Amino acid sequence: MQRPIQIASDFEARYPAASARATECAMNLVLTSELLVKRIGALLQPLRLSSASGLVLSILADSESPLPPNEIAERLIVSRATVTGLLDSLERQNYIRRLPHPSDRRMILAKITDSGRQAAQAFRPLVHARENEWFSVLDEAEQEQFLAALHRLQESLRELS
Amino acid sequence: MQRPIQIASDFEARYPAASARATECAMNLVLTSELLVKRIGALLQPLRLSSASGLVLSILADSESPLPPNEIAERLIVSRATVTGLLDSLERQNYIRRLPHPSDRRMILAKITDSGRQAAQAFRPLVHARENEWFSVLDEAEQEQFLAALHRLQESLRELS
DNA sequence: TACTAATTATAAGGACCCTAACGATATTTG
DNA sequence: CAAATATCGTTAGGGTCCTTATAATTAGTA
Repeated sequence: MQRPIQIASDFEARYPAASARATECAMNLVLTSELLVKRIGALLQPLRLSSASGLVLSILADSESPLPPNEIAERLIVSRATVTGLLDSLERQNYIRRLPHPSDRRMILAKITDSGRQAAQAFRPLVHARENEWFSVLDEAEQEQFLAALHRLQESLRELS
Repeated sequence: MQRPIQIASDFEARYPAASARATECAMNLVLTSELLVKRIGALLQPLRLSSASGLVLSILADSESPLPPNEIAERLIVSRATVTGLLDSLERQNYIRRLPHPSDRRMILAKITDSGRQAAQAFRPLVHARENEWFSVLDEAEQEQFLAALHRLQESLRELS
């Protein structure tokens, strides 16, 4: 099928400022994430939702009030233009509606519909149960360490180049 | 800017088969990977390469012989159709050429050009040095643990649903 | 008040990635 | 040997995501 990514043995000789271990971490991090996203996408496929629009729907389902695209973009770390497209597809499926913002006429608010809430209630228990299964190969302490490592990497990656 | 992802406190009450920690791991894994991919993409931008086509070029630069799209798709875990598109754009930039396979006329071989090898030599030291910097927030032992966790997750994610 | 700057959502165009299907070629099977 | 099956790269169509540009509205300032 596919083995974990390995780095060539002469790697550090060729790239003196590099670390084979760091590069191996980077490639396997991305690889693992892609596997996970594909798995979640497969769970959402019966509902005609992508992993991105499923996440938007989850965010709206968890929010007590409708949210502006602005804020959704910030949470997903994608551009506002991307959120426009995601809301378009969710609106086409009647999972959300766009409402005018009461005080700022530049803005709209995305509000989940009953049908959207129903869809979220259909897939979220499945998805979260699977996540639990997948990560159960790590015990609690290992999960905490893994999470701590991810947090530190995020900080490191957010520092100005 | 953006904080690490947190899970609502009533999460496990709402989803009995779920684990807040596992879901938090999953979301932060994907988030961290996306940050990393964007960082690498920014490094490749001056060369008009995306992170995906940069990876294809690296694979071809490391291979002693030209490779069939088939095999590139397997290493990248993307479809063959995707590789066709990546090779198209690399060929447009004269970074690779398509050669007929000597024995199997269904296949082609992607061969890196001198110009492609030059491009790879331009960006790889930069990219790998940065990877080293980013991951230096973890010490050697932590990197090994992180890598081991990723390997186990990959296995777990590859098991049939 | 008028001007400028900032922020909003959206549109347009491009890259990546998928599935499904197609034609060509190889391989296996009867 | 002939026919069915499998595999190759590619194409077509759709979704996601990006950057850049645009129109509308708001906020800040002289």
